[in-house]
Amino acid sequence: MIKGVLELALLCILRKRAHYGLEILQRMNEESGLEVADGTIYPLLHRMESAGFVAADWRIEGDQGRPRKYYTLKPRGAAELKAMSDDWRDLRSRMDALIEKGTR
Amino acid sequence: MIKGVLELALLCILRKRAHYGLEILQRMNEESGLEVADGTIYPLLHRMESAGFVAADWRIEGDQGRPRKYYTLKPRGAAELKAMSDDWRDLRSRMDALIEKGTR
DNA sequence: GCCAGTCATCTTGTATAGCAAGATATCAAT
DNA sequence: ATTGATATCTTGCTATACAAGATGACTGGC
Repeated sequence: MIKGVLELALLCILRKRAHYGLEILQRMNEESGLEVADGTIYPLLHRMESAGFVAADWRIEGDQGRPRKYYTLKPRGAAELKAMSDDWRDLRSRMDALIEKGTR
Repeated sequence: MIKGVLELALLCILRKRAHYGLEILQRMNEESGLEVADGTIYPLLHRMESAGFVAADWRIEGDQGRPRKYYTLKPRGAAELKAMSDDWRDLRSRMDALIEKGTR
């Protein structure tokens, strides 16, 4: 609980372009405020790869001579992104109702 | 991650009046759509009690001759509710931004 | 060239949460 | 008396998040 927020954030980040591990970590911490550790992100990436949601390939990008492992969104990942977005919206409206409204 | 949604839902439910375990379970499933099992709710209640957020007392309420364990919100629980509500709103806006907006 | 520092990834161990399943107990109804 | 519904609790399993440490590769200063 709530299982899936990290996964959802990852899929969102990969939607526009490929990212490598530490880059994903930085964006999660800066944008989503999730305060993820690298000991969390790499196992997550491996799980998402095993599940067939993302694909990984080593690249040497731009000015960097150092190879980095880039992750891209696969079709199954895009479908999962849609499903998880819907789940998120559902949870969001329900939790908002619980928080904002006076409950029984 | 995201730890705290169940806790938040519980504190919200207890805000207006005392509830007993199964009642909390039913309201979570109906209203929050969280699909919680009773093997989840009782340990949760015990944790929240140990943490000093809620108090428990056995009561025979209304028409029922069967005693039920009622949980009430303690001051520390109310403070926690406020803190978790703020956290929730923060996470919500950040995740919405990630989902809705085109990200880098 | 060598060394230190940084970047980047991976692994191990620990703690905890959620859940299914089963145990227990009480009351109501037949 | 037996069944079924209500209500709580416990055990065992699995998965996840994290801290911490290990590893390797490149860069920059000397």
